[in-house]
Amino acid sequence: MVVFKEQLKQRIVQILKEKAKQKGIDPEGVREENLVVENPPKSDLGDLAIPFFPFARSFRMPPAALSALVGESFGEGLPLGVERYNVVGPYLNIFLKRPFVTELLFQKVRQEGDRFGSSDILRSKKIMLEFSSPNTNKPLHLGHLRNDALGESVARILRFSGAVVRTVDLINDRGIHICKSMLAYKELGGGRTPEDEGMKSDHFVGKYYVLYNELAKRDPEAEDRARALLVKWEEGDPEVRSLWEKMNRWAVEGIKRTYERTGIHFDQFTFESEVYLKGKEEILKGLSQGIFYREADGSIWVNLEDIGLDRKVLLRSDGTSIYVTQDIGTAISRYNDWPFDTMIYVVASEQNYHFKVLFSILERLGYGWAKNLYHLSYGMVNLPEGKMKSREGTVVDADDLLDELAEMAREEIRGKEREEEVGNIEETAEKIALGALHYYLLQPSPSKDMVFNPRESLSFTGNTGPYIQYTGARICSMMRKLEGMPRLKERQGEPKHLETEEEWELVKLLFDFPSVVELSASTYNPSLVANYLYEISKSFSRYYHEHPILYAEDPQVAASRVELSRCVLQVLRNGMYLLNIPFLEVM
RNA sequence: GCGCCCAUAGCUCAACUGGAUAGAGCAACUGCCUUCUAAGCAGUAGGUCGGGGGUUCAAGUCCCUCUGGGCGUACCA
Repeated sequence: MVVFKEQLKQRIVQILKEKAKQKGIDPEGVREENLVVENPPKSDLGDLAIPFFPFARSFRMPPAALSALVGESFGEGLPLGVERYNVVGPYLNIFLKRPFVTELLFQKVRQEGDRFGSSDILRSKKIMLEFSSPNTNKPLHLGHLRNDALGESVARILRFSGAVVRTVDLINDRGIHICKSMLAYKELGGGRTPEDEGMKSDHFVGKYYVLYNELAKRDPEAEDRARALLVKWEEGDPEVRSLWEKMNRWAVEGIKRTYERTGIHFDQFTFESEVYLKGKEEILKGLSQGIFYREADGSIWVNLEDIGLDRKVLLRSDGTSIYVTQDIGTAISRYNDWPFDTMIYVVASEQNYHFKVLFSILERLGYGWAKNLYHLSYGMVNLPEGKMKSREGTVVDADDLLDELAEMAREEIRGKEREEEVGNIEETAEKIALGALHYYLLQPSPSKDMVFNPRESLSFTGNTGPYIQYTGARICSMMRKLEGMPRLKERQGEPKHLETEEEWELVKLLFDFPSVVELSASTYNPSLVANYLYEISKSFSRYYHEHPILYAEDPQVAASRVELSRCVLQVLRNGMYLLNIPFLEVM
């Protein structure tokens, strides 16, 4: 639709300027940015609409009179694709040439195929995207799943829009939390391995984290022993290091298996243990330049009160670095390693303040690229009873959740007696589970907190991932039937045979796909694509129900409807890929 | 205390970034499987967009204020 909107805008602006001149008003007062082209609330009003309120004042006339005035001249040279128009009150409503627009859509989709919806708005932009960033003391949970879903989807959307994207996972493999798991394992593990217990290795490590918390409850000195382990780790104690390496390997292996299962991909893994010392030097440099200051106890601080933030410690009095210090170091070495145009951190909203501080410090240190850092903040995933708390055991484990969903999907397939058609039930159920999960996580706006209700949230009906998958599967099923109808299959579809309102609604929607992707790329917001795919699916389902496609009486109509269905199929495929929702040929 | 964010149907979420009568799903009720997959379609019911004020031709959307919630404000990460 963008093409038509642009042409329409220009034409209207041109007319407005002419009219202004005639009325002795400064034509420069007609600003193009004041002109909006919108979609009318009801399609019988038109396909596009222009409200004239914004110009009423400078023309000193009521908006309805102005729209009428513009309407007088508009007919003298209709812009591309416009069939007719009418003036309704303050609005100029536009009706497009349906066959023309439809033909354009058919051509574009045929030509671009898997690339339909892509663009080059971010051509050659180097974008680094950090997400997931798990700790190695326990397996991934639902919060990570939202992070991963967002990160992966944003990466795909950015690439689809022409960017060169590097996804990075910064694995937090160092610190007191790991030492806690290590301590419990040392004292209670008896040298057992994940294989011994038949456990996924990250769950095995997580078990000892839970055991530590139980231990710490009855043994107040456990904390001290964990801290002692950290000191030994810092000193490089060989025994502690080898235990640390072993448990980290288990944790990371397990976490990577979950990534594989959920279709999450990283170009680069960074381990905090390898980079955590890097920030220190920068702080000392900043100190000598007078950007930071030293307290009497030797700790080093930055004062950000002038920009409405607080004072912040950067190096402890014992000289060790803290969280933000490490992030300063990693940001700098990342930029040196791969000079990006934009760096996006996908991190939960609880760290909004942290990133404000981080970015300000980097700016203060004189790094010009600091203004290209962006915190993609997303809301928390809460349970109906409140926040997930690992101590209270209310954390929803990622693997368990997926297992549960896959089991639900299997039951669904069995319940519908579709085992034979589906064939590989395991694989299909897994894909349905992923579709349900990713759609569920991506459909709400990223910035908003969301509530996860284990019983109700992940159904497979209504506004869900499986509904979208189902729409795709039904079209695929039609296409398979088409294979057995050679005479229909040979026939070319023609836009002029698509005469129903439902078809026109679909054409318009499909035509919007590229601009939806563009908007989601520029706002880092996959939910736009998710909600769009739902719209498409809903629209198609209604159409499919109302009108026979393969069995339309007139074979020319049938062929045209097949062509339209193919476009829907393509957009579903492309959009689902962007959301990391598996496409299913059959379900 | 201070800072940031949020509040839309019983529940979970939308609303083209200020535009025409605020939309979906779930839950409830009613229809539709001898034609392309009923994980579907159609319908009924459900709203003073948290309250109040303001800006504007126009406010769920912007500003102020109050109420209620979340997060942060650590020499934790």
